Amino acid sequence: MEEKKLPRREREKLAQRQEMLAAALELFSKKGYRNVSMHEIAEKAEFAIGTLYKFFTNKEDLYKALILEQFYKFHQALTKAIEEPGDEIQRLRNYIQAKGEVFRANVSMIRLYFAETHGARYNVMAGFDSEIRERRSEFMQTLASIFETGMKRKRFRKIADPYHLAVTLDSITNAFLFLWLDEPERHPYPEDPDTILNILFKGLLDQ
Amino acid sequence: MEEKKLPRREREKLAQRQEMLAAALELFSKKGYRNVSMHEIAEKAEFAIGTLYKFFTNKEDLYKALILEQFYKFHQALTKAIEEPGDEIQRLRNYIQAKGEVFRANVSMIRLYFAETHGARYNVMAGFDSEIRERRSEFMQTLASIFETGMKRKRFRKIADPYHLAVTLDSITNAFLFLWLDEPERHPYPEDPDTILNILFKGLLDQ
Amino acid sequence: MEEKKLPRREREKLAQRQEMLAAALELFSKKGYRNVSMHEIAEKAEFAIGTLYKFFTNKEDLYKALILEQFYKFHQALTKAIEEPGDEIQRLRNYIQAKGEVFRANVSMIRLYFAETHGARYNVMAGFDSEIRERRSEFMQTLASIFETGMKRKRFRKIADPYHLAVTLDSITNAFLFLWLDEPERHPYPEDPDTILNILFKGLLDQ
Amino acid sequence: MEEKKLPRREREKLAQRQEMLAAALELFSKKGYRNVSMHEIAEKAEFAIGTLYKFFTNKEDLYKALILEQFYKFHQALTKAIEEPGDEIQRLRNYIQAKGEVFRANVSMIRLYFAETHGARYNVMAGFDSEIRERRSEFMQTLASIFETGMKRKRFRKIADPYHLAVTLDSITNAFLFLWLDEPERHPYPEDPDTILNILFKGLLDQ
DNA sequence: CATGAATGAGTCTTCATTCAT
DNA sequence: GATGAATGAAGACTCATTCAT
Repeated sequence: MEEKKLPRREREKLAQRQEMLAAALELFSKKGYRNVSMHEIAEKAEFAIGTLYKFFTNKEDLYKALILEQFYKFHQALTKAIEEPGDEIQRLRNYIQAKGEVFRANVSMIRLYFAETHGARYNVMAGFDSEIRERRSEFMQTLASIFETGMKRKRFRKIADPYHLAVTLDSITNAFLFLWLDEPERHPYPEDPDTILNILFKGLLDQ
Repeated sequence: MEEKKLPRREREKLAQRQEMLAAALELFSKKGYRNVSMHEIAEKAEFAIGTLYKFFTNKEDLYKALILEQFYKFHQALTKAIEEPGDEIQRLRNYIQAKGEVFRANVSMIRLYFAETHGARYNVMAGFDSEIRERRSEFMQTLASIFETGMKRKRFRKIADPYHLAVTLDSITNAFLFLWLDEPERHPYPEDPDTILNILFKGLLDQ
Repeated sequence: MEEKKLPRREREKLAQRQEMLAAALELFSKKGYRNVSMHEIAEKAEFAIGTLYKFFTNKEDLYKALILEQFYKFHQALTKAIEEPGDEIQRLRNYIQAKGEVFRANVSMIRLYFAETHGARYNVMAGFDSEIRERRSEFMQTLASIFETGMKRKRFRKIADPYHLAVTLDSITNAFLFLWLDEPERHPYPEDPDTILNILFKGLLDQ
Repeated sequence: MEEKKLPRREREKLAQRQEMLAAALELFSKKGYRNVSMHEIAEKAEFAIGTLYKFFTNKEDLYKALILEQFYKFHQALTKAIEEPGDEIQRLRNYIQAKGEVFRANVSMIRLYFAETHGARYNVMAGFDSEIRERRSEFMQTLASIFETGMKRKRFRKIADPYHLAVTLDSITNAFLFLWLDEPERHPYPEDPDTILNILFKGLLDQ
């Protein structure tokens, strides 16, 4: 709705920017930062190279803008899912489902996301690296707090450190996403979040 | 003992190769595939660039050799740990411990390992990518079989698909490794494997 | 007075043109032809780039217009000084003084002037180069004629070719200007023109 | 003689470097720093662009090396000429003659020399600019000292500040060089140094 | 008529790879 | 057999110029 109020020129600019970022996202995610040339991006976005540089001062800047934007969108969605009303269990279900939805809708983002959060972060400037780390850390804290509250309310047994549980849940969902990415047919991301949650909830051993 | 049988010439060659790979490993893991030049590797290994090319036909080939070798070593060690005599629980403990040991001894390998298994696999030729995937898949199967056998023997409750459990355990240990890598002081990789295993064993909810 | 007769529209145009040239002069003289961009000039002059191109067909054209205009102004002033009534000596004094005044009032012009008359004339199109050369040559002839007349009238001794003397006087004043430009405090351009003239007048050796 | 002792490899390297510098000199002097591309230089010198970069880390470095080397050679020759045994007059003659010889043998250097000493010094890094200025200033001092000594020994009349006289002589010789450069036929650089010196020696006015 | 967004040729520079010694 | 000098394709980025609005 706010967009409607923007002057036409501005709207066009924004649309162009989005096209550039979309082209960049697809290429970066498919081939990696260093294997994509600015010309390639410009061509895919159907702009002249100079135009690309009007929007982003350099390749790094473009990459950072892309990653930061995607991360923001992504964490936004997940945080919202977590903070939905409901008890702890429901929130975890929301998280798992939201994660599936977000990534299914942004498949090409997955590889980039993991490249930046788990992989080799030597591509790009130091400053933004720490920004990502921090944002991720914040989010993990939020996730941990669910486990913590759950334990306080005696809904969860104290089987492990809440932060560890958060990291665990995050990594399990990631693993499922990866399975799906590699072999979508054989390993669909579970429709039912409990497929994942049960692993944490039930316990392999009899108590 | 096998080495003793090799003619001196051969032994020397092998040693040279190892030095090259060691230099490459350190550089690749620190700076990423594209940010390391062949000259850099040659210099670090104290060989002429031409000599490097005598051993590896091109950069890609060198990288593939490095990764494959490391993966082999790595999976070798983990498979051995898993197949140690003992019940299923003990085997899982072995796995967790071995994984910690292997990576602690090859810190620089971690980033590369994850870059290749979880992250951006766009660096290098397609062929070898699938080779890695396959080897990893095989290993995951082995891990899954432990859970499966455990279930059959009624040692484990059937809370989830064994393959999913394998993937889960793998991803949790990876997550712990990452925590340790980022902040070794704050997040040491657990001495006691049960710190990790309990998450799978105990279950958050009362049964 | 002539300006008053021009229609308003024309007067405005001329004023705009002057602003553009002024901006260009400052930038070119500070950074050199190739290190100044048309955008820079447009911005400094507070016009759109397109408008700049309405006035000057291209960068070269702008540069030529600027140089030619400045040279015209400059030679105009010097010629006037030379042709002032008075004997030969007085005229030379006028020349030296006028040169100091003109350049003091157009400091940023000096570098450009010398770049074009003595330095590297590779910046711009051939045609205009010769135009400058010719104008300069003409002026030198005028200067030479003073020495020549002076000799005919027995006011000057015939110590050298009049044209050489003209070139000499020109180059000495230039040298003083350069000294001043580099270290204004230590090497002021002489108030008294005889500081310079005496070098020509007196002779190092006893006769 | 020393060169004969250099290992062949070294000699070749030096020769290559000289070829590169020669190509660069010719191009820079004809077209100016910014109007010459590294590819152009490489091509003229008949080397691959990469080879050029093995010898000079970047364009600026190449330019600086070129200028500094030429200046060194140039000032070397002039200083030697000045310090030759003989009285002050003879030394000035030597200077004028040497200057003519040096520049006649390095015609393409003249434009560059003046571009850097008198013209627009915005091309290249600050540091080396001051180095040139200093070297020039030193030389001017040496030249001035001849006039000073001459005055002390009563050989020269004290018609002006010695430093001013040095600057004057320098600028007159430059002017003659320029005349020659523009129209070699019409304005040859004087064979007889007294053509120039007389201007300083004799004095236009009767004493 | 002014504007400034868009263009793309051209520049510097890097680095994988080859091959003569 | 080892060496490392030489190569040149490819990539990031700039800026003069055009033209639709």
